[in-house]
Amino acid sequence: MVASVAVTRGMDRDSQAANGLPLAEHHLLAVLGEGPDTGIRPTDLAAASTLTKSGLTRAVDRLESAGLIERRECPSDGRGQLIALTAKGRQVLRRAAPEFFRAIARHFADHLTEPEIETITGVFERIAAAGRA
Amino acid sequence: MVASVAVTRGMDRDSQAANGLPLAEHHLLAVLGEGPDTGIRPTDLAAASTLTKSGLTRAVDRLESAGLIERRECPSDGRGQLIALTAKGRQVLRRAAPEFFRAIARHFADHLTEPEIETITGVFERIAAAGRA
DNA sequence: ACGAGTTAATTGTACCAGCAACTACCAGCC
DNA sequence: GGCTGGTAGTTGCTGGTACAATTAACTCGT
Repeated sequence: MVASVAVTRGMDRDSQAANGLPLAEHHLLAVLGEGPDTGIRPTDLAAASTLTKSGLTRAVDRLESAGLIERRECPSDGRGQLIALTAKGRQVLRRAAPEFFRAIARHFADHLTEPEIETITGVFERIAAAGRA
Repeated sequence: MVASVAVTRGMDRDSQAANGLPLAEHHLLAVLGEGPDTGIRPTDLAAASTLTKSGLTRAVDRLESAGLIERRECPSDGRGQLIALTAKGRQVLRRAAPEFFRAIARHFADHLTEPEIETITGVFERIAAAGRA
């Protein structure tokens, strides 16, 4: 718990310093950047992030006001929507990426050996998957 | 990030269900339980927990109102104080401990093999120490 | 084709956390 | 001894998050 908070807080500071975005919101952009260009459903985005659905709604509100993402209608489900990066959002993400990876290194990866990283990656994926179930 | 949030949220739910205390507050009791009976300085307690100094002040307020801990004057520093468990706090902690360990197993340890646990314990300790520096 | 039950997303509310500013106290130096 | 710089803990304030209840739309059985 202490370690995870230390990493999260350090990353959050760096993220804010780099592009003014809290870590959670930067992470949303990153997830969107890896997804299809058509966008991602809010529920899926919440599951891939650290937010609940309600938290996601507010975060999307903020990012939309900032012009970094947009809500599109979902063609296959009238209730739903698709969240997608705008051109500006894509640009912000690309610009911030190098510093973001450096921050990961500084706060986390640099403390680990190569085999430790492999072990931990597997463990974290298993736990995240279990949390989703 | 996703994995750590999953574990933390799961543990928090279980902690609240078990003794009505949020995970962060239960954790404070646990840290106090492992420390000397004379108590721990707030600054040290904050460093050993997931809270900042200001967050710790409020958490201590709540736990003190609940009668689980008490603030004592610090003999060696007139500004400072010593936070210590009350008898009631010790009792609550002892009663909740078994379920707390089961929760750790359920949400975290059961997903890992024995060597993975050893690796991760070392890594987390290193990172927590780096965060303290 | 219609209704019951389910799921997607939002909103009202309450709470918790952090930052920055503040007060009180300590320590070291002249 | 008194002054200067630093440390311990608290408080005003703001913002973010979750929970629970709500609205709208989908799905399946008949």
